Amino acid sequence: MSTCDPLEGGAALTPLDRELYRGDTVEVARRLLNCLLVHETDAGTIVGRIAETEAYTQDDPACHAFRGMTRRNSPMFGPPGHAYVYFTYGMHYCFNAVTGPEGVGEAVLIRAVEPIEGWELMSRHRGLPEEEIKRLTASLEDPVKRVRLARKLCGGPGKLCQAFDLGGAANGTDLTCPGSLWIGGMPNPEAFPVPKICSTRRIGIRLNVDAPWRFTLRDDPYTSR
DNA sequence: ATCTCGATAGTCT
DNA sequence: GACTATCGAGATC
Repeated sequence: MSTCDPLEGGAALTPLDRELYRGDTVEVARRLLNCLLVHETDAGTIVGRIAETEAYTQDDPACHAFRGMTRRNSPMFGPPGHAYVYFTYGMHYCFNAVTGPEGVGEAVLIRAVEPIEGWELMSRHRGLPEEEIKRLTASLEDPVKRVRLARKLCGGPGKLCQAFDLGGAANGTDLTCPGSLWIGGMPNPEAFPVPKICSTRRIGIRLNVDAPWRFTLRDDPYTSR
């Protein structure tokens, strides 16, 4: 079990306010931990608790926006609170939340989530055989099996995009509007103890490798790598 | 558990 | 033409 059940109490979940995204990008990356990523699709709703983030600021050589605006990175320069979904390595998508004021090219990469709702749908999107899906989703009571499947489904930026069915079509989505793709805060943040936030070096980059702008929660197993 | 390696295509130089 | 904010399979320990 996670340290706190984000959906406990069934309180209405509402999107985070755009003003939150407008703030300091490193601060937003910390703030997005434990928030809920929601994708309402025709086939059903998918929800994940954000377990791992990375901050990319405009003055950072590892940031796509470091050399200015291009057609690809233009969403980063748009208003905060929108999605920046890009394609990389010829096969993967990565999902970011645009941060900072309009005109500043910054974003937070979502690297891993803990599946909360829509396990079956995620498994299907990830290409697991139907029989295996039945077997695995039937044994989620077992904490070990639960974590194992969680990391298989959403334990990495490319994996979670596939599980959530996020591709080019999701690029530019306003994350503050419920109905399709959005990020919700904890129904009642004050009711839960906030675990300690850990910061480490970011993963999979070559430039500015020493900046400690990858964030996780202490003792949270639902992370990548 | 930890590693190497290949696949694959959009973007920028 | 070179590079990538990656993943999974297969090898090896």
